[in-house]
Amino acid sequence: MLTKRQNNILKLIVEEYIQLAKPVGSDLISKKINCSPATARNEMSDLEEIGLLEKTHTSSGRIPSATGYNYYIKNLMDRKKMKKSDMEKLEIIFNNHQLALSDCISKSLQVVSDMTSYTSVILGSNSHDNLLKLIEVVPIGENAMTIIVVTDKGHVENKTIVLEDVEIEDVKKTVSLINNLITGTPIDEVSMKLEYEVKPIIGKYVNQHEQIYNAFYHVFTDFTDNNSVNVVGKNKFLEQPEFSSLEKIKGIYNKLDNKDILRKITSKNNDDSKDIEIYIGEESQIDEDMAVIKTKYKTKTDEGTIAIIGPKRMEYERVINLLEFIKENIER
Amino acid sequence: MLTKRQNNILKLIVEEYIQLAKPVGSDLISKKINCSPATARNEMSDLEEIGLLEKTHTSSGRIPSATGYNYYIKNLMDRKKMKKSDMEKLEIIFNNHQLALSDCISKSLQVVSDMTSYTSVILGSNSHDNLLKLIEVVPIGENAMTIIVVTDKGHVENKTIVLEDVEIEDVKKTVSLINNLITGTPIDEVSMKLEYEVKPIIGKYVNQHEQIYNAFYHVFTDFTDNNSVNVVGKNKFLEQPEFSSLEKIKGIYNKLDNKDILRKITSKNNDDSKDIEIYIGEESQIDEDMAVIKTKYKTKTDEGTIAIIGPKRMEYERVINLLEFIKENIER
DNA sequence: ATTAGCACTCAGGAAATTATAGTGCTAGGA
DNA sequence: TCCTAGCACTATAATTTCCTGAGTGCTAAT
Repeated sequence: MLTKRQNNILKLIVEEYIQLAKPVGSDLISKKINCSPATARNEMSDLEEIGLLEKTHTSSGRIPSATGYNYYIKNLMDRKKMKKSDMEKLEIIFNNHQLALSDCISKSLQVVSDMTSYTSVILGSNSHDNLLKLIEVVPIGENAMTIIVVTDKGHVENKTIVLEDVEIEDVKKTVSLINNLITGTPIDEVSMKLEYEVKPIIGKYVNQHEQIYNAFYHVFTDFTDNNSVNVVGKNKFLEQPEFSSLEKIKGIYNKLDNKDILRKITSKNNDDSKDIEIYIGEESQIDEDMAVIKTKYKTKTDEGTIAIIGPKRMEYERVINLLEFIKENIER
Repeated sequence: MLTKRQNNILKLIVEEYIQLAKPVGSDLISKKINCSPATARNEMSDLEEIGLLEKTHTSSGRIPSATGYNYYIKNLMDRKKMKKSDMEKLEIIFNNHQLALSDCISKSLQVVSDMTSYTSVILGSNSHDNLLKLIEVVPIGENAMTIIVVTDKGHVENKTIVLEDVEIEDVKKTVSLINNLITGTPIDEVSMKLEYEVKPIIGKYVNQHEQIYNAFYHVFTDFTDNNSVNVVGKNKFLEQPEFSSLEKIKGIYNKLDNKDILRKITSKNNDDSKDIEIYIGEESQIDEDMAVIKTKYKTKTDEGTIAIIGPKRMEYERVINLLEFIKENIER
């Protein structure tokens, strides 16, 4: 249990460091809190021992450790109202009723990225939660046709394929069979059902069923591992002073560019009970100097995750406010 | 007109520099060409005067200038056959007949990016070349519906909208009116036609036509400025030694991340007569140290541009071979 | 418990040093 | 006239040295 003064000092250090990105020394503390530098040093040294603070080198000031940030967020951060300007910018988007939901989400996170200089990620609902609603085929030119797949959440995937020597009528027959037989199946199970429930039947009714079946099969396998990941402001982090080494930059870009990794990072849900989840440092799975704040949203028609990725030294209060605000507005 | 020896020296310098990224000095040349270092120096100094070579500082070796690269490509580069390994890797993709064309393209450029460490860009056909083929509406849940737009090239765009207090029947009527009235219109003209040819008519037949009209109008305006730009291997350039300054990196990322800029860069077609176009240095419009090699492809059903973006010091021969190979294979 | 005082540490920047990989130019030789 | 040996010169890049400033930890006194 920390003393009142220790709490004050920790809070001070976190907030100071978030703003200026420079280790905080005893002098500054002695001025802000009413005490001598020596006392401040003693307290800091204690806080370091508990693991809430760190030094960058033996004679440097202190910076918060990952645990320090977590403690701060849980116990010290005051949840003021949102900045007016933040709120106003987002409200413009949400008040525009002509925007589709997905546009609202991406536009609002675009705005957040611009305001904060952090990166945003939008992760669509995963393929298990999407049920096949409808497929459709549109002939394009000679032997080509576009296959369109729609899920109950309104996600659409399409693929143009070329089938030589196949009657379009046969394809249409296949489509209507699929629509009749397996509508409502979770997308990630469709290829299985296709094999066991559809293949035997089209074998009877459709000519060239081998070719046609294969084409559809491929469309669905592609769709499965393709749930949408949308990254906004991918290079915002370059603005932050802590990312000046080329090695670090490479590492981070590689993670942010890899949809699989990003999906893993944002989708893993350790604690379903919480609205907002925060992963700091190593826990972010990106870089020891980064942090991830994320939340799930759920509407009548869709669900997904939105996340903000920034330096460990993030404006937590602000970002949390922003995310909560967006979540609320989406869900309405 | 350059002498034989000058040509040899220029070629040597370009190829050496492409490989090692280090200015080439007279010693190396004197060894490879049969002459003394002093002669090499004289020749280099002449080549510099013509503008084919440059120095990085007063006492450095020489590097090719943008004009130097251009001269090299036009006159000196020998067009050997493709590297076997390059060809084999691509053939695996093109021989897989189950892949849709668009997948072939993106997969093959993915492979190229991986092999060469350059960035690839795929630019879809522009909205003027796409004609409206079909629109379709799929109801999703309560008041939501997904509108799907298909073009004659097989491009599909979709948007989920929410319309309160609107009968789905009215929406369907609107859809079939649009399909009857303006199918075949270039996508970038659809919103106009929508206004002048469709709006007056749905006004008569459809309830709540204001709302419905607005929704469709927005779908199409979004679609218009949305012709697909696909970037592969965006951070490959970090591998190159010439991009180690943070400022440069930021600048390049900003361009590569901005679809509008990228579209401008890759779509501008100075010279329609040529198959392959090359823009080096400033001309690349990205960075003075970068170059762009691009080509258009055209199939029965679709067309677009593929481009490779890399350092000025690119393996031109290899990349040209790769692009030509891909282009040919796409067009078949 | 707090604090003044002091010795100590380390990062970071400036200046000095050296090594090295090149150049340009001159003058002599084929 | 073309080539080349030789030499003085130059700029970078790497290494070292030195210095400063911002900070610490510890001890002893309040």
